[in-house]
Amino acid sequence: MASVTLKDVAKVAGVSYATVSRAVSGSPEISEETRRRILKICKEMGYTPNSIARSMVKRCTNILGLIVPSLNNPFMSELTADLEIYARNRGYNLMACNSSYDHDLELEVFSLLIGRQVDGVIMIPVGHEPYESLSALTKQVPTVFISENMQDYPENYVSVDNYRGMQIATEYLFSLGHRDILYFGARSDSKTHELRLDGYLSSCEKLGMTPHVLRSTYSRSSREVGYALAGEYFSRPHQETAILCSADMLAIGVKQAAYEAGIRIPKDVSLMGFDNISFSALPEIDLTTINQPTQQMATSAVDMLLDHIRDPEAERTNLILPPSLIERKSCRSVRA
Amino acid sequence: MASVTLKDVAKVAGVSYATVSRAVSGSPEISEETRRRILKICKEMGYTPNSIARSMVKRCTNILGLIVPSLNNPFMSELTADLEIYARNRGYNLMACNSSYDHDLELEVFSLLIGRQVDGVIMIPVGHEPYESLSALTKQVPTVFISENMQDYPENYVSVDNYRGMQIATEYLFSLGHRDILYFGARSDSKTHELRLDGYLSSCEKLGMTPHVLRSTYSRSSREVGYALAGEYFSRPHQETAILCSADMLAIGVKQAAYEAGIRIPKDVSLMGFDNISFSALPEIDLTTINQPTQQMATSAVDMLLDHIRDPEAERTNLILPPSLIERKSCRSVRA
DNA sequence: ACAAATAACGTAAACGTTTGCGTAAAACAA
DNA sequence: TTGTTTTACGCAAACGTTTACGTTATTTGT
Repeated sequence: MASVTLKDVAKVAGVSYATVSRAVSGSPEISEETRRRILKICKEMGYTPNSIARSMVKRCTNILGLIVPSLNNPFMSELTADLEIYARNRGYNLMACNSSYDHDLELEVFSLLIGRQVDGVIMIPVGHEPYESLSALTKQVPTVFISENMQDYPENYVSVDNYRGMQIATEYLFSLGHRDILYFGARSDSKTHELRLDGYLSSCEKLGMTPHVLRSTYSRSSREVGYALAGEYFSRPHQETAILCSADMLAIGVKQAAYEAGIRIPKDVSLMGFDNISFSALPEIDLTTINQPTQQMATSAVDMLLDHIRDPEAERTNLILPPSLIERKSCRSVRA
Repeated sequence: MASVTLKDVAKVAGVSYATVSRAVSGSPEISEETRRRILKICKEMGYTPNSIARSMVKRCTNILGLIVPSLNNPFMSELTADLEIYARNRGYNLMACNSSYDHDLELEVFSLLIGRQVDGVIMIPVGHEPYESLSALTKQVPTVFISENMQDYPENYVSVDNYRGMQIATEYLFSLGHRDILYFGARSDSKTHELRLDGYLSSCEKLGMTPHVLRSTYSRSSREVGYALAGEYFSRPHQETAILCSADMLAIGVKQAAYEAGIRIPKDVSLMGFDNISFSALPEIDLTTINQPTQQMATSAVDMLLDHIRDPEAERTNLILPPSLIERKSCRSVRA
């Protein structure tokens, strides 16, 4: 596994290894003739530049760290895929780490990535705890959040407009004739979910509806959480005609619980999600939801991060992308 | 962003930087007293070891490369998550790259990872092309495949027993009374899918059934592919009572097409998948399938790779894990 | 034709670690 | 005591690049 280095090539080519370096790195300080000759020798000898050594002297690794709560959630795995592909096209590799929805682990892998000398980190934060320890980390490396959780941080972030998204959802259900809408959400320690809830509440007020809110004690928006909480809900008396979930995965869990409780969707109750994961489009799920423009979020996050890396003094910019309604078959009109 | 180095710490502590190195790296050649003193100073100064520099001299990066066709497939994203978490617990970070089901890209990112000086790579190959260019790469870095595609390669691999898995599936459908089973699979240039098909064929022969095979021209086992191919199938006359798919995602696409064609599952036709992705457990999907022990595959792949890294001369070992039947509601008994 | 500018390449330092070797002091054995 | 081993540390080379600077040969300007 011993690899061939610049020196080996230089010896064969009969030049100094600085010249070889210039040949492979595309420096102008070299004649086209020798460049071609050296490049040919490189091919023959199977030379691959050692990016570790390069990182050493250039003081940048062209590696981006990614901290993501989970890859089991399709929203996040699709986002991760988009991030990786786009970053690679821009010359950066991604070092992805699962935080497993764990706050301490989140911080731990962050400093691990710093030790790895990543040029920047993209973080999808678990929630919003007192983050004094996080800001100590973000000070050490350019960071962008994909989330609205971090509004009180000086770092850039990109996100869908959660507040507006839930307004759109609420207004849509209202337009279908629903007047008793249950908001079904994850724990509120996250700004993201706070904004979604506020969007719902504001629309309720504007439209003259009484809000009904049911929230999980978990911050995790998983199918299991939705299933458990909805099972409890369905077992007790309830009069809401629609359930608005703060995440598609929650809605899918709700649907499962509804199914087992003999409640039909959308016949007995309408159901909405938020995220628009690909599975929501399945005819068996067919979930009306609010779309997050994941691809644009991914490219923008990378762009913003790279800008920040190139110019650390530049002002921070935030990007709030517009959500959109994806109308499917999980909601029915209850007009008289 | 200028970080504090060994020298900075050494200057403050009044020792040589070799001593500081020994303190932080846990060398025995140092007294407990000075170690504690230096470590305290490290904390105070916020010193983080530069792993790039360490990699430089130790000639290993503690980074593993991962090449995966797609993260949109839950089977692969769950596998990726398991790989990352387990690798990190063993002291390695993962650099994951999407090959996007593209053969050339697969090779391209492989050499990119080699340039990154990864200590090893885990690859979920797209298929099985004439891989003379791949073996040139695997010679340069320890590799393990998660797939049965690479049996003629000298590298280790870990996989579920695809052949046996499809036998189990076929026997199960037979036991329910099915005698006309359609095998619905991805393109055959992949050894994995060849083995699955062979498992089906062998069981057909053993049980005295005539095999019916329908194969996609795509190697990608996506919902879209299953949907398209099944749409075509349902639009023509057909008499099979069960459809056995080579992947859950295909089966989900088939289910969608069946739904739109007005064909009920399992009333009109039974449906089976292969993989046991988490979504198959949803009551709306409820797909009977063959389980792949992903977690064990992940840990074994990492273990095998690390063994290979520590002892490059060791003999290669392959690990074929047993599949198991997950019985759900997508198949019905057609006994008389 | 001669000075000045430029092009092409070599020299060597630097990036932040680890580690083999050397050495002085401390500990131990006799 | 003296000799030997051990402990704890410093010195300096090495890992494979990049790049500022120096130098020579060539080109350009007048």
